[in-house]
Amino acid sequence: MSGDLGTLGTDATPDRVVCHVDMDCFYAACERLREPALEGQPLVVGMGYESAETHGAVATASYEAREFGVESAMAISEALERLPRKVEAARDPDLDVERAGFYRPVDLDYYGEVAADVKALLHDAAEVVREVSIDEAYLDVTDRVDWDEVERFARDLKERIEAEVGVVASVGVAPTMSAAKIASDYDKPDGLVVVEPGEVREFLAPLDVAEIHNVGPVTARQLRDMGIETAGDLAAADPERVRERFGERGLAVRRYARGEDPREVTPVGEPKSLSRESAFTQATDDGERKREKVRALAADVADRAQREGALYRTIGIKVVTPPYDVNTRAESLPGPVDDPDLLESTALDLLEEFDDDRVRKLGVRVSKLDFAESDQASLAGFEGQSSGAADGATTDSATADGESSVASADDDPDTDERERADPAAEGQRSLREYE
DNA sequence: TCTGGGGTCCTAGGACCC
DNA sequence: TCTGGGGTCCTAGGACCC
Repeated sequence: MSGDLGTLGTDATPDRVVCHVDMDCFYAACERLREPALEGQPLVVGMGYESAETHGAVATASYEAREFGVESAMAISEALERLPRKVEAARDPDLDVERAGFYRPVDLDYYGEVAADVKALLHDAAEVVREVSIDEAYLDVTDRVDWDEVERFARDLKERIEAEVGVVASVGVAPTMSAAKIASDYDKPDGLVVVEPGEVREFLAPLDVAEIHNVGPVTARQLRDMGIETAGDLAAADPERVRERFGERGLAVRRYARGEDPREVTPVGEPKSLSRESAFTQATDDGERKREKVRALAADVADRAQREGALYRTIGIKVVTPPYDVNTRAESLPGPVDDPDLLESTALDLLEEFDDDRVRKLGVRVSKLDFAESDQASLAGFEGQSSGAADGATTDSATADGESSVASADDDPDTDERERADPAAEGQRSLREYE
């Protein structure tokens, strides 16, 4: 236990005061906000689910619904077996209305509005906020709050969220992000747990390894096979043994288990990829239906990229075949573009390989994004004569030399733009293959 | 009954260059 | 013609998270 209090662990990062704020059953809470009659009722919010249908998956189940065995990510069809819909139970004499619940389809636009109100409060409460997802954020309040005041601070924050927005959050406070996250989960719902610097390892030790961030079902099982069941076991495990089996990622997870986490709370940066995917109600081998879906997804992605000002250099598809085999294919372009037609045709080309396959789900994705502020709309400018497209409303010949603006890198040290400094000749040559 | 949809990061192997 | 080594980029897949 000698190194226990050390802020001088392997990573000599000084302790921070980190809050993890996690909304309880957020989608369900939002539904109750606009439909108060759902309060206290078993409520399931389904993704890929439409009213009165049975496909899709559970996005959020209220605690009342969980009592019936409904869990997150469960198929709606299975959820319905455990918890029938209220309307059907009322009609069916064999069913008990008291043992039935309400089902609602996900409405992310609305949840986003509610989340924005919460996020505004968080930004008001802390200098540094990392928004991890729609219902979750880390706050670094080191410069604002001391350890002896932090419980009061967190309680005030919870009360403000509930009073001003109407949803309930659980908050965890700890000297690191990974410990704060576990703390927020520790006493859900409506939880408030503070773990002070000297207590982290002791706090984590009895927890199941699966509760550590980045330990999923696969890693948890492999750890158990090695006789490592708790965070304490992992903390004490021989690092060499962990590295052999799990690599660097394993070592990072072991450090989390020891209460060590060098990550600093920083705002999220630009996205690395944008994607859209959609499942067929039933697997299909109909080529035209597959192509139609890919066209729609590609148009969606192109649209979003445009709105967000993202140029993309890699275009990919995802094809899920029964039973649940995930296949991905991707192709990189010579330079970053914003070109919906090229996105569509590339995605369709990649799809050809799966012409004969039954497909249950398709996706389209762009990556190697470039948020250069240029308003160049496509490579059409330096594609030169090869494009006869007449819709070049946003492109003019001046973009030919605007090519250098495409090369303006953001702060990503990995993107080497020197090759892009070459004249367009090379890009033209390779781009022809895509026509 | 056939697990949704959006992401991130890591790894491994091949192509290619020096 | 063979051998050795380093580095980068690309694609594909997998684990994980919410």
